[in-house]
Amino acid sequence: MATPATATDSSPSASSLPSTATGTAEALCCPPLLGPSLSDDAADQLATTLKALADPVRLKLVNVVAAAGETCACDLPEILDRSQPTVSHHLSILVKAGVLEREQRGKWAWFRLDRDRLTQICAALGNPDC
Amino acid sequence: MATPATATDSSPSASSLPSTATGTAEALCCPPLLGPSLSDDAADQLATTLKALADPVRLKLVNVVAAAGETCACDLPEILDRSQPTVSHHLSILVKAGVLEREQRGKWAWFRLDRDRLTQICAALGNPDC
DNA sequence: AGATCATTTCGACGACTGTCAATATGTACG
DNA sequence: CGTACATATTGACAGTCGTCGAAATGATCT
Repeated sequence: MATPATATDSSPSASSLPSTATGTAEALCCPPLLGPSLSDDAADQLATTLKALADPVRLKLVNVVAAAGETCACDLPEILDRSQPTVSHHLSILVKAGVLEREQRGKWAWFRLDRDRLTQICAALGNPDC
Repeated sequence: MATPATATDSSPSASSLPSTATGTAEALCCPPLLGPSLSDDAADQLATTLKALADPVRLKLVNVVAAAGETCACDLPEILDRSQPTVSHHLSILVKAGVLEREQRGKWAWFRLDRDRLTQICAALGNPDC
């Protein structure tokens, strides 16, 4: 490892900044979060994706849709106890993030989970189970 | 807020809500997101945790700390191009979320990644790799 | 075309978030 | 104890977010 050196001396930075990147590292699995250097753009993108999930209503949305396999939007306001426009708003965020897929059937809109996308996000988090 | 889903008509709900348990379902692995029913509390908690990660500055923070093994707070304002109070604020959010661990060494504060916590979050996302 | 119903978009509002300068707290050393 | 420096907290401000009612759009059936 770098040099923790319990000793408290002069500037500790010396050993912390660059190193480790390559050397040590017990073979990180995936690319992003735990990878070497996350670019500003990559960070923005990952943050945007995570923001799409980081809301209780949207998490329940994903959960309900996943549990049912597919769900008609018409049932969601009651299930989530939110107004219909609010539900529509959350749905559009999840679709934009690629987590849900929308399909029009007659006058109803149905939603399915994109499991691959969830897997991607998992991997981006540096999935330690690879 | 009338009461939808009751039907005098050919409401599509009929087949959507309960299902999955029904047939296919290739044995979901982990508990939370893709599990049966996410409680309101569970959703709030997961959302809180994800919110902690859903910010570009904090993602870079995690990335930098992970890459270095451990990092002195004193280096971070420069690396992240943010003021010292701002960095301190983000650090405290990550520590509160359990993603980073703080250790005082002399006058410096050092931060390490809690990889187990990240793994937990991954699993909560319904990690399809289990 | 007109009627009806599902969904989206618009407008507004309160709550929360990221940011920094200024100040406070804490830690070590003389 | 007092000084010096690292980090945390406070206060303020602009921007974003979640929410809903109202209105617009889209779809189907007569």
